[in-house]
Amino acid sequence: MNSDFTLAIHSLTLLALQPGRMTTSDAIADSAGVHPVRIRKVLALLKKHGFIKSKEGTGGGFIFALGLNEVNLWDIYKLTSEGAIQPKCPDSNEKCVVGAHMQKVLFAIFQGAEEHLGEFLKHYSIKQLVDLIKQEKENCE
Amino acid sequence: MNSDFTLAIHSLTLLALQPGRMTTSDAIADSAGVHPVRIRKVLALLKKHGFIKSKEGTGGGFIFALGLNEVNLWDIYKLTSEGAIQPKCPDSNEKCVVGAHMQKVLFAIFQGAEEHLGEFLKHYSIKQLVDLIKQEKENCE
DNA sequence: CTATCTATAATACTTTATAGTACAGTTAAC
DNA sequence: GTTAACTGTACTATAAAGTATTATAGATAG
Repeated sequence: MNSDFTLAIHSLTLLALQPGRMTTSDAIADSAGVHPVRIRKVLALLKKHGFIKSKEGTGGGFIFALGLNEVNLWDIYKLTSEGAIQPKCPDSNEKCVVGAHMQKVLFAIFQGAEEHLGEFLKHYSIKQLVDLIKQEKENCE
Repeated sequence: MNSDFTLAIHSLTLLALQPGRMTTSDAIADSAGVHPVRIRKVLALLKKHGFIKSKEGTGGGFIFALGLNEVNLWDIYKLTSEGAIQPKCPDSNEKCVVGAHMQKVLFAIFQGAEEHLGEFLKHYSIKQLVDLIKQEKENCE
């Protein structure tokens, strides 16, 4: 899966740890190890869907718009990566029974698979991620 | 997901429809719409893991080595695409709490997610794919 | 009115996926 | 035993996708 998902989760988790105050795209980019412009694209997407708010100008930045329990991994997956588990299908030979129908059959199966995946990802909220990160940190000390 | 999965499934389904006789890589490549060399790489993988057998020389080709119910989508996913649903993680900043631990946390979650996906994919055998293809064909007539 | 931010378009670069070429090895049939 | 039809695989070339970078415009606080 592409890294936009990771960057979105990373951003949200970071914002979750800075409640009530603005965090700049530069700070997030630095933490995530990518270019600020890249993270802003991801942040723009999160903003567009109401997960975060932003403010321009001095003292501006990004901040969580919802409760930490109101956002889960499935929400973000849908936003950044929907369809990502669909196996790529080269344009196959329409004259062949298999070639003509394989794409449609696999597509239907993997739509089901993605929904199934969704049920799993829904169990992880940003709140839980924050807890897991903290737990992981403790294990390292 | 990469198209090796699709090519492998495509190949197996085609072989399933040619029981008891050899099918050449050229025929499979033609049906799948890719270069014969490419399909041979996929077929080599399937052979290595005992799903198909091959024979060189005139009249040679590939043939199913197992029962059609003994192979399912999860088997092939593991072979061609294991880890594919793991979101890519850029090397993040180790000095930041989030950066330092996000990768490990997400990796663990998506390992669980992939197992969960496996439970779903296990329900589809090559036999069932053949049936679905036939059904799809009938719907088009 | 300047420094600090977001927003976004456009371009360059890097990595990955795929196609294609070339050639060696195997086998059946003539 | 030579030829045509195959598999097997290393290597190179091309296309596509992902990512970084530059440039520039607009907003806001002090």
